[in-house]
Amino acid sequence: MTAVGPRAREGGARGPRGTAPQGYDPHAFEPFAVTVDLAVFTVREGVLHALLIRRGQEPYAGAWALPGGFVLPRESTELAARRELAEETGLPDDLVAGLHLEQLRTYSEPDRDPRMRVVSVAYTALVPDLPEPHGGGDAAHAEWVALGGCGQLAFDHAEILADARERIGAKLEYTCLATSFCPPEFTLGELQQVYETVWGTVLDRPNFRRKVLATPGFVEQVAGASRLTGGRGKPAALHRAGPATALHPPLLRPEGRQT
Amino acid sequence: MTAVGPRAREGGARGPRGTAPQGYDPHAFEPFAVTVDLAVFTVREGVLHALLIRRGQEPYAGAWALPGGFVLPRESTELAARRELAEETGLPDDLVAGLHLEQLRTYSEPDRDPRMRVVSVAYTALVPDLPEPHGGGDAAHAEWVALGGCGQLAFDHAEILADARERIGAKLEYTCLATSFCPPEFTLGELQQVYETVWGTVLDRPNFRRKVLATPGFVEQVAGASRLTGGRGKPAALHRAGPATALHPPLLRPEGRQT
DNA sequence: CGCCTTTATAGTCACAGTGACCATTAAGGG
DNA sequence: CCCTTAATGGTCACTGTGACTATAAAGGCG
Repeated sequence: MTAVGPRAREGGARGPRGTAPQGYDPHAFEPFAVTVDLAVFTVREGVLHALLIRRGQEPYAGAWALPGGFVLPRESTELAARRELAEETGLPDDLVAGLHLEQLRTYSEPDRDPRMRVVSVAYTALVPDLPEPHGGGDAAHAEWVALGGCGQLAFDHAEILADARERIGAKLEYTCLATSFCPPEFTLGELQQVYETVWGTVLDRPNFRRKVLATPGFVEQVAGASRLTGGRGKPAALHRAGPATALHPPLLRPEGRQT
Repeated sequence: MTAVGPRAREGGARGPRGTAPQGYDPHAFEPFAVTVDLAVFTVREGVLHALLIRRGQEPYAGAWALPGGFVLPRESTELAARRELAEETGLPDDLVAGLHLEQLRTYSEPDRDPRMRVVSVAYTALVPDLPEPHGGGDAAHAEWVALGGCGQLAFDHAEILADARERIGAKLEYTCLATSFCPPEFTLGELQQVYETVWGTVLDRPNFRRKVLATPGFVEQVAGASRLTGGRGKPAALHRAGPATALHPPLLRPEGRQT
């Protein structure tokens, strides 16, 4: 048994799982604020963009920040993330409602917010390229910002964004998540560009095709439909996302290929 | 813009990132308790065990629960996890200090603790098979419990434990983490048993050998050392963990092999 | 002692998946 | 009509892996 913080359970803030039989006072200990932060990505013209909000006040006034906010007393963090996304960004309601939100991780460094103790649960989401987000409301000052072109981010949001990007890249390897970046109907070339953009690599087109089509349930061809890509060339067949969610075997990044 | 909770930022609890210029009162909103929970695993006699604590009081008195506790005002969650692990379990100090703690995810359902709002950040760790943990202190009533043999767990800890196990299984596929389950020097047979136990499958021994030895930096042979396994048979060469952390290409579970 | 069992270690072989290519098809533009 | 462009279709060699066989080195036992 170590002596690290041996009295932690014996102060005024007797915890829910403490060993003492008496009750406890929820207001007796210093409060933690619990927030959510959202790293929402899209692929736009071959560049990965994140949905960011320009801060209007100190600290970090003028800097970009991730959308997010406080978790309400009766909300789960995922619900809070969805609510904040709808409130703070102009993303269409139906898109927000059906969005796949993935919990990234929780950031809890004591001084990550200079004003008070804030523990933040970060979520990641992928959306197809859309018209500008700030559709309606007053608070909708969110914009798509190209990664790398966003200067210094507020708080530890640069770290969150970097972690989110890494996670996305890894997820593309072994899940069908890439289709989330695409509109309902897309060409295989567009799907390939998602991979190339997120990974920052170039893929061989025939091999990519072969791999995607060989994975059952990844994409389904839309019968008879085709579309010209870039104005010239043979029209590409249109596909939609299939029912599969996992990729077996995985589609590994070229970098991950060292032997 | 949706109407979901549009007044969330305009109540008495003005948040750190709210748009209004005035300050805010940290005590004005209902407090959240932030805790950590630990899912610590070991492999013992071919069975996966978790380090659990028998609850002495309501709710869930008498049930097993994950070790864990409150995050202190100036602690990160990872530090809190390490401190709680040292306090609540009898694990040796040096082991706790050097342990690789991985953040699993955060559990935030409003009613996951019937007494108050508790948001809990779960961590996972792997340790080699050790003598019984409750070495010293008073609060050290932790025990290794075989998975499946622990009845109903307190709170949502069964869900956390299941998530942790799934994460561990996935991590074995593409990281060198399995050596964390082994003592400093181990045989390849012991390493293989780690995989078999966590995955619940049987692996072909020569193929497993080939794969592990072909991955540079996964294990290093201890020159000249060998040990008998189980009393009979040819003594096995001893190995120790190498400097590598990732497995390229991954060592996939037999189930993940569908094509 | 020789022979069994047991466990580790070495090697073989066929096949699936993939990277690197090359070829063909179908569109628009001069 | 021929160029370019992009999608699509196919080949080929190599790597990694699953299944399997063979050998080596220990203890147990008659």
